[in-house]
Amino acid sequence: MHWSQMFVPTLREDPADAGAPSHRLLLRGGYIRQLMAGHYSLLPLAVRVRAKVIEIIRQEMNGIGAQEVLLPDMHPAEIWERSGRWEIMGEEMFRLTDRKGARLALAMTHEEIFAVLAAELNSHKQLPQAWYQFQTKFRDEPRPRAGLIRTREFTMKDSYTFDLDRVGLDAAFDRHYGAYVRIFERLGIPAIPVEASSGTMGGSDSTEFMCPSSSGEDLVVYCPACKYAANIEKATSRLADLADSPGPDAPERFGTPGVRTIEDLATGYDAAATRQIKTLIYVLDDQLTLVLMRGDHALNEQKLIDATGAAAVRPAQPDEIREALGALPGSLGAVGVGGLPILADRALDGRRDMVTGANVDDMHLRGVDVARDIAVGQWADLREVTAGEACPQCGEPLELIEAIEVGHIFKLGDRYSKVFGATVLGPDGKAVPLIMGSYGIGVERAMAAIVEGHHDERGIVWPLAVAPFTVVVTVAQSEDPEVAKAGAELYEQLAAAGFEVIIDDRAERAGVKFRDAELTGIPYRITVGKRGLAEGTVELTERATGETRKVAPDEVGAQLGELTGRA
RNA sequence: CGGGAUGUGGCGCAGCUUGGUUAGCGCGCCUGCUUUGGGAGCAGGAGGCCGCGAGUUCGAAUCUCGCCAUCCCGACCA
Repeated sequence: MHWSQMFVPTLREDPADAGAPSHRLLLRGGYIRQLMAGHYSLLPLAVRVRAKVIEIIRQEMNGIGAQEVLLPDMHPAEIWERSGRWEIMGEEMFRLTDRKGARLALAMTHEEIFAVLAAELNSHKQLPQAWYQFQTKFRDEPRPRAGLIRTREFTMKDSYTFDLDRVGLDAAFDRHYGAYVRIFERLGIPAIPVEASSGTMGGSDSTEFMCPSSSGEDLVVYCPACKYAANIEKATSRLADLADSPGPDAPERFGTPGVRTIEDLATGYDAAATRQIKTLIYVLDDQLTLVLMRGDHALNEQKLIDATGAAAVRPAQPDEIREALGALPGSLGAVGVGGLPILADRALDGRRDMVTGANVDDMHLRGVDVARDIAVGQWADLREVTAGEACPQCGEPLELIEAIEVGHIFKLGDRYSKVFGATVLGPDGKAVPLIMGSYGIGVERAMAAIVEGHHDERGIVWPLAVAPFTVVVTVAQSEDPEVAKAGAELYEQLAAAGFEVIIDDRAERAGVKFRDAELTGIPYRITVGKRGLAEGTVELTERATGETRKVAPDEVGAQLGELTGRA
């Protein structure tokens, strides 16, 4: 490839709208251009990187016996209605109508469509099956951000496994887990597997692969001591035991004029936050619900969703609250409340002599015994872990790490196979629904995650495995016929030896070419110039270290081969 | 959806407060000459619905209203 003929529109200045390093560098390096929010064009260099990422994933998928397929991106509404997700997916799903008036959806994931296909499986003898594809997903994200990190249109490698039973699913899940570890290792992404919430996917168990990065949108709770790792939507911690006094025989009401916050109550009325019950009012699928937390604890909404199975969750409006409880936030409580569901965080279990709102403005109750005074309908872990709390496994202090979710694997069970009649006859002749798993990697997001972890002040530093080219031959003086000839010969020689090589033959000054080689992140640069040729050498520079060595032109292939681990 | 910010040649920006030449600067682009190993110099040149639509005015990039788009924070989000 000749740089002079390749479309690599590098930018001299940082684009104003790009914040995250990957966004900024992919724009500047001529890899991507934005069409609109959340939609990017991939330019020639990016397409080369993407192909490498895909090939690595493909090799590992094939390595665990998965078969590549390609399913449609436009789906009939009817299929999504059958699984119930036409409704559940809400505004995140792009919908359209064809000329006949038929309602269609753009694919945001493919569980339904794969399950429909899997209905053609007949016998347990055909199992296990593992199918995968690289296909575009469309999601009407409320807020796309940070270049390729969160887009509305992206390529996903998604795979789906079909097994006869749970044991088979566990094995398929483990195989994917292993493949994912190898994939991210090969991509140069330091992914941490973490326990995760399954969200609208359903299913019993899921693991996310998280790449630590300040550009990430997720928080991982991590224990440096024992390596416990969980998404904050799922993570727990060990709490110190608190000793409560028995308190009075019944709650006592007391006036708290002007008190609106936990802090007010703690400082003004000798009620430590750990001894307060915080009463949050949520609307879960149109059902007003009381959610009780310890005063110093924060609710994690995803945990609330997971605990209740609710599809739509929002905090109640003040007028809804007043109508239901007769008071405004600041004086709410669950004592004596009937007729509304009451959910309580486990940290409140067994607590006595607590303080909470009286459901009368400016009044609170003390001496509340949770078991005695509150009709808790469901106990759940709802608390959001904070940094420094004790690890649930080993008790050491936990850390919070910002991370990009680069992969997510789910044990789905039979939710979709039942709906779509994906059953096989077992050895006993009885029909059983297939047990499914689903597994996803965001391809362009993975590219962004790689850049997040592999760049410096001069630009991208691609790991060799995904670099658009292995080596660039930089002709320092293109206008000098001898130098140009030497460069061209070296280029031909390297290409013939099988290296992915590009020659920078542009009529630019050397400095421009050096800058662009560094910005675009090509791992090796061969500089061919008058200076070196006079003494019979060219220079071989490593992008990552900046280290340069002088090499005889006909030694370059061998040296590169050594550096890149090929003959 | 709430809060904040920004829309002016391909990129980065100034001009707007106080309306009034032909809308300006840097980079990039084209031509020529010179230069040539870390983003060259000089000369000449091309390129603009000043986000869109109304309004105010003799006159709007500039003032008013509405809309749209993009970015950031939050909400939200496999």
